Amino acid sequence: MNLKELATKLGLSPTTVSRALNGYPEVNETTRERVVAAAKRHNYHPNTRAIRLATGRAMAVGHVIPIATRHEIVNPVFADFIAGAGETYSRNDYDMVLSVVPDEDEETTYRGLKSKGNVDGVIVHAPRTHDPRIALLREIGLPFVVHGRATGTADPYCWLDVNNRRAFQRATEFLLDLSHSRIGLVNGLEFMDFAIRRRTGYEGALTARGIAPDPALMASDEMTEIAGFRAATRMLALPQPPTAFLASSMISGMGVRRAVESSGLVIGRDVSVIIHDDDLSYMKNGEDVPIFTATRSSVREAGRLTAEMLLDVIARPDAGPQQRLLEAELIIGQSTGPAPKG
Amino acid sequence: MNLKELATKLGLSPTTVSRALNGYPEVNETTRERVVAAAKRHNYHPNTRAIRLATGRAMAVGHVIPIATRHEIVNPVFADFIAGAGETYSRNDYDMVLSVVPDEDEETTYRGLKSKGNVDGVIVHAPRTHDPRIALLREIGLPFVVHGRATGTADPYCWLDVNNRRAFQRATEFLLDLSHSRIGLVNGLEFMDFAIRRRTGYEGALTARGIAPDPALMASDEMTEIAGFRAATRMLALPQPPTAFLASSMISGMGVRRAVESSGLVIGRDVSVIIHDDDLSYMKNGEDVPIFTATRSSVREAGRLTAEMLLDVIARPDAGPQQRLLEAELIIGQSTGPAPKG
DNA sequence: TTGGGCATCCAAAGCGGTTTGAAGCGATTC
DNA sequence: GAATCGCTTCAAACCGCTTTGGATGCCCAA
Repeated sequence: MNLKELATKLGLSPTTVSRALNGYPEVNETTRERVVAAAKRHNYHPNTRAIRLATGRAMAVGHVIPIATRHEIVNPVFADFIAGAGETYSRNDYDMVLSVVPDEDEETTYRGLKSKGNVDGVIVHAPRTHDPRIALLREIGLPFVVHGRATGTADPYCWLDVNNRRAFQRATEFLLDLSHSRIGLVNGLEFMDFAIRRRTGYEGALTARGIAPDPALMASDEMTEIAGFRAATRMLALPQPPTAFLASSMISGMGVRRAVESSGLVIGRDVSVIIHDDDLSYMKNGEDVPIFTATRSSVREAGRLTAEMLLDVIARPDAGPQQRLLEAELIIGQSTGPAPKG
Repeated sequence: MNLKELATKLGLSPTTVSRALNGYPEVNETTRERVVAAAKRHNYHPNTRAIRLATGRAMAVGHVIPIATRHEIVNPVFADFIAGAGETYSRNDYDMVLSVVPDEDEETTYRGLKSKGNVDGVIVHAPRTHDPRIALLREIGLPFVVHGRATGTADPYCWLDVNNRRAFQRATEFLLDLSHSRIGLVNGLEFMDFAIRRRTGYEGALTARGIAPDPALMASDEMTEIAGFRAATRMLALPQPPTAFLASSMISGMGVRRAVESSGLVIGRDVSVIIHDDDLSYMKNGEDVPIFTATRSSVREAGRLTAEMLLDVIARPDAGPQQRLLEAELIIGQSTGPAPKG
């Protein structure tokens, strides 16, 4: 059942039927009702491919996911972000197309997406400092929103980010207030922009209290359980081990916890741990009661909002770049306590 | 730059240019070279939207992801599967479109995908027993492949699955051979088909050795760290606690490990643990040396193969339903050992 | 009576490709 | 010399929708 058939059945022209269904004013209200009823009765759904060609819009948004080296993107945080963005897209009748490509094909993919007209815009994931994708997308004229920020990019661009610096600064201050002075930072890989900002926040809080950041207490690695475990184990073996940790994710935090516990120490008493909690829907921090003290910011909500921003940019291309900074909450759990005496 | 412009520039008809670029035989080889060169020179890429309308094919595959109750789908296993499938799609110039929809809209989504012509086929994730999606997709005539199987479906359909029953049977036998007789099963939710098959394998191995499965040693819950922890903690508190565990995922296994360790027991000596390892790219089981003994089967590879099967089904709709059963490897790690005496 | 304005509706021209049916043309065959 | 054939190429239809630029009929003011 297509438009022409439906029009014939109604004794109307395709034009009128199309207009009736799309809510244009120049059609009699009685006629419109007749058309709408017939469309429902015959289960008519306009062909997306034809709409796309006729309107010149793809009604789709792209997410390009590089694999190989930066496989970090295949992680639960990403999945939750996608879920959030996807909710926004379905609500707006947009398709979400995912391109999984080898790192070296990334530029080609973006250019292809634009010139072949597969999508109306893209979301840029996991920005690094001086991320070349931003200039590229601007050059080829493909609307985009960055999830995160890319330090070192001159011109303004659209982004939505969590205030990672502030979050880690507050978390550090919270520990300092509990009299911890040796605080380990188990950070993500520091070519990622957010990881740098987190370290900045951490260092800023320390120096503001007159404590010089100790390189031995800072680790930067993938945000996996094993990496968290190793970093924490290493730090706990120091002559002056930390009494508290900042972990960059729930998973890292689980590694830290394992390290602490297998040193025979008790979390929240001997060693405090604060994690950054992306509020993943499949891996909640505690169920009713928070277990980890955490800086919390829902990555799923970030996905929803980033997608909304992109759709807005697509709809109003001349409105100028938008930016939005979300604040993380500090959730007090059971993994922190006053620094042990001595 | 579109086809007509390119044709004009070459002094040829659009027909010939189209054929030259698509490798049709009825075009002079010299002409073809000229066309191909010009296309590259002018950076011509045929408009996907036009191709789709003209050919009647969407050149896209759908993945429908229900949220809300069955949020289990937003998990790292899913992300890795998607990554694998995505590799196949990009290699074949297909788009992967993800639809994230509330559970109750799932049927509507499938029907819409079909009638609006957004995709040429779909992959069905996380099948349950008597999964209604299979009948639905057959009814509406949308090609599909199921990742997993749905017990209770009468007619044959396309699927690709891991031999979960056999995997858990072998793992159980391995523990039995190590003289364990009380083995805890920390299973996923048992409305999921694979979870049932795993329990069947586990129970089968036990009864084959004359051991009656003990309901107190079987748990079924979400495959999270906390659920694994709770299940294992509960079982370890039994009058006759298990000396070994089977965990249905790496994450559950981490919960089991935490439970074991916080009971003051040592993994691999006091308590053995075997996990099912989906070989996630972001969360490897050990780096060089396996840590957990595991039944391993790469879900990413499953994604690749399932996608290939679907593309084949789309290309040859009359070839009849395909099925493929992958075997899991048994990886011997450091988390298993002989049952303690006594 | 005339004509402007308004409310409705429609024919036809796109959108940018693919594909069908036919035509041009030199070479081969009878 | 005419008919046939294979190799190339092309004009035009088509995919299913949107959108432009009328047309039609009716009402009302002049």
